Amino acid sequence: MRNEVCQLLRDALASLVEEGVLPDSLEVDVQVERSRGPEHGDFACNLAMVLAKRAGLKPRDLAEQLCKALPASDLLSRTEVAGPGFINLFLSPGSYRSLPGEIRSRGGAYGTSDVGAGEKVMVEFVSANPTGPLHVGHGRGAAYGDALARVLRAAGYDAISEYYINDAGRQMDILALSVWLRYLELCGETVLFPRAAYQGDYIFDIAATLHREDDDRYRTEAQPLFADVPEEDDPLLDTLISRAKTILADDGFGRIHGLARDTLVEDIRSDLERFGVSYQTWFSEQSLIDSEAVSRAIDSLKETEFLYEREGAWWFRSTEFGDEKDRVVLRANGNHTYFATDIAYHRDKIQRGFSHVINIWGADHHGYIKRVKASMSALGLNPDDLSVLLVQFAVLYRGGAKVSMSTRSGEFVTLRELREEVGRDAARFFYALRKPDQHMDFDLDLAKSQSSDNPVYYVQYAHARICSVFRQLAEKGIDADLASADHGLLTEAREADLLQKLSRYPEVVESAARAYEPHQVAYYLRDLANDFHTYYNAHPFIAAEADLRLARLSLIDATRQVIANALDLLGVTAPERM
RNA sequence: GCGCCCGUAGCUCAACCGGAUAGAGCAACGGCCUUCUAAGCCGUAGGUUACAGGUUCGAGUCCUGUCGGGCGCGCCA
Repeated sequence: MRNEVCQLLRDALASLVEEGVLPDSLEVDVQVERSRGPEHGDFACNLAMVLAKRAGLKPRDLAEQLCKALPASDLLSRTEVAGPGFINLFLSPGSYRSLPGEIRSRGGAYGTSDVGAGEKVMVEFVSANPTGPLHVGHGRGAAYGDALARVLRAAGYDAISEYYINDAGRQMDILALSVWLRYLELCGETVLFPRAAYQGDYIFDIAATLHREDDDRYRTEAQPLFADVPEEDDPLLDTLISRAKTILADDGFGRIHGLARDTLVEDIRSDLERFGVSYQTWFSEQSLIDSEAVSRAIDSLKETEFLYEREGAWWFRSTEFGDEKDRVVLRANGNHTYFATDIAYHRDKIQRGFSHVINIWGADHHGYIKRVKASMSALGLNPDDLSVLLVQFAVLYRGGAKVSMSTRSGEFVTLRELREEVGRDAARFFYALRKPDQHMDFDLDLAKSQSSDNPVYYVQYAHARICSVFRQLAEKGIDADLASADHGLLTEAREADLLQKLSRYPEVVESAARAYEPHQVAYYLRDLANDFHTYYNAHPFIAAEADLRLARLSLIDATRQVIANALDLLGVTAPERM
């Protein structure tokens, strides 16, 4: 609807140019927005104010001319110039007459568009180390990333979701070591389990699996293993890891490493699945090393002037691109850094043909944005093809008190616990209700309250109520051929409000996609549900006279469809009864 | 110290690439169920958009500074 109005104004603009009123070199983005209140019409346009100076005309005069130049259309009933030079446009009364029918015929596709023109984009999110269960911090990134990917698809982008598995490096070695030590305990060895190793119960589970499947194959005597080990956490772990690799050889260590990795990745995958989040691709960091993509990327950088050797290490000259300092890519000990795989990873993403790549990172990673973009520039890629969107931390509140969390102490609320405590729909809707760059307070008591206080039920209830009306209808044996409804009978103010709201839905999806802001959909849903509940309380559907009943049923059926479509974009279910 | 994000009603948050009178929910107060689900509806009250300047027809939104909060500043991942 907005696009059609916008086109009328573009036509008006063009004809003024033709008449010589305006110069023809004007580059201008015609903006039409929904008016705030009905006194300002249905749409408002600020074009005259934007162009006034360049046109050498007073804004109001230019607005008058634009109005006169509007092509004839039965879409508009009238226009007016208001305030400093706004053009207010009033739709003709019947302009929404065909809307419920259109929504019904398009069904789940209503609201989708092709503004994305099939552009290939990737949304990468969560990407937590597979060293333990996901916690609520990951939940926010998961809810945001998944909703964003869905919104982008709805807006016509070819968007895929990807999880980057950080399955290389020291943390994974520590994980494998932790499993092996627990396994040795199961074999009957007396183990001095390091406090800096992974303490979680899931380590026991993996160790038990290993013992069940492979018996004592990886058993060794604990005594020599722990002989003369350092006391400090990090040297202790490194010593044990190195001894483990020697004792177990590549095969054995690789078996344990792989088992731990696969178990945890599968755990994360099913956890996210139950959160309504699924990925097209799971991309392994280790695969970048195995395929030599990492060494190739480093070689490419060596061919530029942006890589240099100092003190035995290879540094990337990221200061050339505005970073605070240069960054190590290859360490003196020959190992590459996490940054090195990141360079290869982002190059790989672009090489896979994505015209735009979106990373959703926790806010604590913001310091890495510059260096990753710098590496893209150095490799001849366009850093603007990458958007890094930061998700701020959520602070949990329970019983009015902050829930303290720290990964180090293992004291954190897992995503699974959150889902079990508040439910998937409530958790996802709560996350969706906040824009990501905003600090967030997550009130667990509110999220799990089965009451009117809880916004997710408010919206779902609207959907269930409509379904209930149609169940009543069937029970009463009333036939309702919605396709033959005459929507001209919908003359009540609340019906006009509802129709207008339904017509806005495609604009909301488009706007949410452009701005990477799925929360716009959540706020829209609340507005739409409010309009419906108000309507429900004010006017009877079934009890109305037959023709009017048909029109009203058609309207609420369309409402039901739009609620379902919008909830789906947020990964929230639309229940038929509550 | 330097860098990034943020500061809007008592609380939690919106405000469409700068637009007209800054909006919701919760909490508070007052109404609405013999009728399609009261997990609902209607109304009242609540603001110097942290503060001070600047840019312009117009600033919560852009720029500068101050104050306050979060995060980051490893040859960690």
